[in-house]
Amino acid sequence: MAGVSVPTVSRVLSGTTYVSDEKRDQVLAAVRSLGYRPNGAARALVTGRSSLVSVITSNTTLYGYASTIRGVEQAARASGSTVAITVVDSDTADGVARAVDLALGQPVGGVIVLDFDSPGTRVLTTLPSSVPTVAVTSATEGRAVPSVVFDDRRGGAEATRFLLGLGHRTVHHVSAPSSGHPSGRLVGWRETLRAAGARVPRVIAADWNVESGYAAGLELAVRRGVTAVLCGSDEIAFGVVKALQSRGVRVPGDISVVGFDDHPLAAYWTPSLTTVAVDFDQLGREAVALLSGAAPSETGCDGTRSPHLVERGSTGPAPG
Amino acid sequence: MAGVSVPTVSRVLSGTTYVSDEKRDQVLAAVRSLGYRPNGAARALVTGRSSLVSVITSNTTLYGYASTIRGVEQAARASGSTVAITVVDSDTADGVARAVDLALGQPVGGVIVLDFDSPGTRVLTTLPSSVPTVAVTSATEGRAVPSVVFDDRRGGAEATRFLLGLGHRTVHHVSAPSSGHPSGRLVGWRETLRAAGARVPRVIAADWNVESGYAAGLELAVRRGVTAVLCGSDEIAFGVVKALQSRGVRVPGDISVVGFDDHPLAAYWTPSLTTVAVDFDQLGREAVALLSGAAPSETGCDGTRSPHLVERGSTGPAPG
DNA sequence: CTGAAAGCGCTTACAG
DNA sequence: CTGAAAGCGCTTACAG
Repeated sequence: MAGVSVPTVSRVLSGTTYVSDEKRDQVLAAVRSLGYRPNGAARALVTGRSSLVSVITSNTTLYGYASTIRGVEQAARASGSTVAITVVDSDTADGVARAVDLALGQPVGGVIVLDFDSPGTRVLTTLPSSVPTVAVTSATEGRAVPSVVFDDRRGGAEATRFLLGLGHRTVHHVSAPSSGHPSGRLVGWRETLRAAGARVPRVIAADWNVESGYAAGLELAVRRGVTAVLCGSDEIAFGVVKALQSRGVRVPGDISVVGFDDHPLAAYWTPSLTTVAVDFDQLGREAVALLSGAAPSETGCDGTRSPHLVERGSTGPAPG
Repeated sequence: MAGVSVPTVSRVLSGTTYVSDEKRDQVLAAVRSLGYRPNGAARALVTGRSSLVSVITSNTTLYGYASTIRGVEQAARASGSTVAITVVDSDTADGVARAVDLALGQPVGGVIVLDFDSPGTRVLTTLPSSVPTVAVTSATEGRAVPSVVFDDRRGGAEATRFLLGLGHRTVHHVSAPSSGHPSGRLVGWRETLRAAGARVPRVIAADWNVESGYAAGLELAVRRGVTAVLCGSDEIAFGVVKALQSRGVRVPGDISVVGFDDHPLAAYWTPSLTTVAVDFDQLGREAVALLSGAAPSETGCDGTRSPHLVERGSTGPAPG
């Protein structure tokens, strides 16, 4: 329709080579009137590259996961890439292999693994080294692939120090799932208690959701000597607070509660929730930058990656 | 490595034609030891089909959107498809065109548009008819593409009737964004008030987020004669409740509040939130089924798609 | 600046 | 049951 050869159309569209203004205009006119769109599969096949970035994650709706995915999407969009989502719903060898197969069944240019829990960790070991991979993780050691790291341990330590500073004799912990070994949140909490010579209470393990936080809260309500609780996520903290209140325990009058993540509803909870803020969007954006070859140090100063405490209404001085 | 021709490998892997057990085993062994994975781009190019389903949406983190996407992902995974996410961040012609370009830049087998707001609606009119498309929407009219429809109007009506039944003289409404015209939630509310001969108060328009619900709540706190409020989403309702409480208004003692969606935190709010539950996961799953050719009627009975009222603690009899 | 040729890695008739 | 051949729609040297 434009009266030119196929390669010329390719050159106009890619902008790699100069094409005479006349032919270029003809091509563009034809492209418009035909509604022509290059075939992505053919392009991926011949170039060997793909602008599809696949995110492998165990969950897409919880706050931390969803925010990170949003950050990935934003950065990918800005660079002309599309993002695919593959969910690993179990950490069995079979479930992990299925997820990897599904993700790599598409022509992907790179993979971002949300290594927030054990399925994520196992995906990392299963992925062939031939595909460019970046992990988003709080694990500071044993990383085989380029990673965007956020310092959960420091966040856990900061929150614990804050509570001890309020006069609490010790701090209890309701832990979120983690990637294999104890989470950084837990480690930072434990180290800080030990350094302060405080007793380290038994950890209550919870899932990511409110329900399991509520169950943990019921348990805490009957434990003796609980005056401060650090939770592994805000969703867990919401459940803990609600459960305590349902048992007549005042927050923060009787027990102070700190969350983790800075969920959008944290400031609107009753009482508003003191929490450790993590900039998940930023983590997602950095993961994309890393995948496109930026050196880790260029992608943002460490400051933005460090979780930091946001003090609100759910914490106060130790009672009595 | 297996000593067979390329087509034979193809046949073994696709399972379309019978291959002798001997050669099949050789091929499988070679596939395993080589870690061979078919090239998705080449496959898509030659077959003209693709197992990539693209979801176009204006948001990925708000509850309704995130849940629908999760439903899409689950159903896609079950059928061996992968899902890509493309975000439209504005409803300008340019923003919409960019999103469509991005989505169709990949070899997609089909597109699912979350037509929950005006960007979604505009995407539907921009998408070329050549690509298989399904919309998820609450709009019951003017649909040009196969759609999964949920009856927002009925949900709005049910909630309004419920509040009137509690003795409230009228019900105020804080609306969420909608796809172009008044949302079904709003229409159902208005129709029900009219049918009951109740006054129809001026609508307060809000965004999807808590902050804007909070602002609406502050406004409602100073309006006269407000005893019941229906909100366009739970996130909005959370903000409304919090704002009312911050002004010393008791919920539900002074004002009853109803949300929409049944957010996972609704039951844990203080007071727990009465809301209209929508099964978004199911909508997502049905969208995938529709895309793969199921007739709309086969994909699930209408019952599951109808929003229904969940009564909790934020509603009570009209005061006085 | 532009066209003819080759080739990316598969699948699908077509023979045998 | 299996191989040789053709072709999907592009991009990239290679000539001119």
